[in-house]
Amino acid sequence: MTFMAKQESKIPVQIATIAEHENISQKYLESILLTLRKAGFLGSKKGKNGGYYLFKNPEDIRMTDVMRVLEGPIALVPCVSLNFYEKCADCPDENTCAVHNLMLEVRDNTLTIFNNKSLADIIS
Amino acid sequence: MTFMAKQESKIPVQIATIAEHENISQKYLESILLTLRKAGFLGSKKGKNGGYYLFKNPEDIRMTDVMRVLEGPIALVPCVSLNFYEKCADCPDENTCAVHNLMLEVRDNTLTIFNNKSLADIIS
DNA sequence: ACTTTATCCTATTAAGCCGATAGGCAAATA
DNA sequence: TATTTGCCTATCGGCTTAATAGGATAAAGT
Repeated sequence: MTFMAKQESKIPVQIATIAEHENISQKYLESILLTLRKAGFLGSKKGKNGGYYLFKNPEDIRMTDVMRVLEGPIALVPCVSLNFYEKCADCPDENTCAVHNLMLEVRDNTLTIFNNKSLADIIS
Repeated sequence: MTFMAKQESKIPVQIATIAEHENISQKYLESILLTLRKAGFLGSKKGKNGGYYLFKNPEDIRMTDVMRVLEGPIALVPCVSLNFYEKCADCPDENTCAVHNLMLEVRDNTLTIFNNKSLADIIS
């Protein structure tokens, strides 16, 4: 995504081009780009001169959203995750769990950082 | 560790006791306690009336250190980890990597939180 | 000394996750 | 209609880690 954000124009960039510049296997990159497209970050064009392009401006893409799609939960443990919440198997009460609040604090802090960074921010 | 920190006296607590209170398999708990002892957090006593006890006062146990031992790296990616550093396979230069700095910021922030919390803090 | 109680230790299993790959399909362009 | 390029599903292999098993070792009490 940083590669596409650095492009001047919005014409599609081919998988092969990105793969070469970023030192990634073309096939693996393909699966990543597919994920990003299904998540709504990228548009694609098939056939000759096809490729991928950013849907929104880099300034409007929050790193929080990118992280969730590519890296999964931002929380360190599922029981404090907003989007991937899972109750701890044998925890009787989250409110009295000593670790829970600590993890909440870390999550909120990380979230603040990611929310305040756009794709445009990190490539500059 | 929170269980032991809550004890009034420093007499050893048996694995079976903790396992029961915390809803963990005794055998699995055993392996965790062993890890904590080898890491220098816990002392142990064998034989009748044996068990585990905290080496230091809960106020003197930083969560950073506990986390590293139990959860591994605090950094979200190895290339910004202080204690478990690993260079990204195909990254030509960390200084120009857009993600690197962002991850550094998150790591420092998380680290600050963990450094400022002791075991005593989180059980209160 | 012996028995009981408890930790110590190594090895192993089982499951889930994820990077990575393979191979064919579908659509757009010229 | 041939070529180019993304679309899609399935799968493999390695790694990690929760969890278990079984016996060795040491301390305490009698």
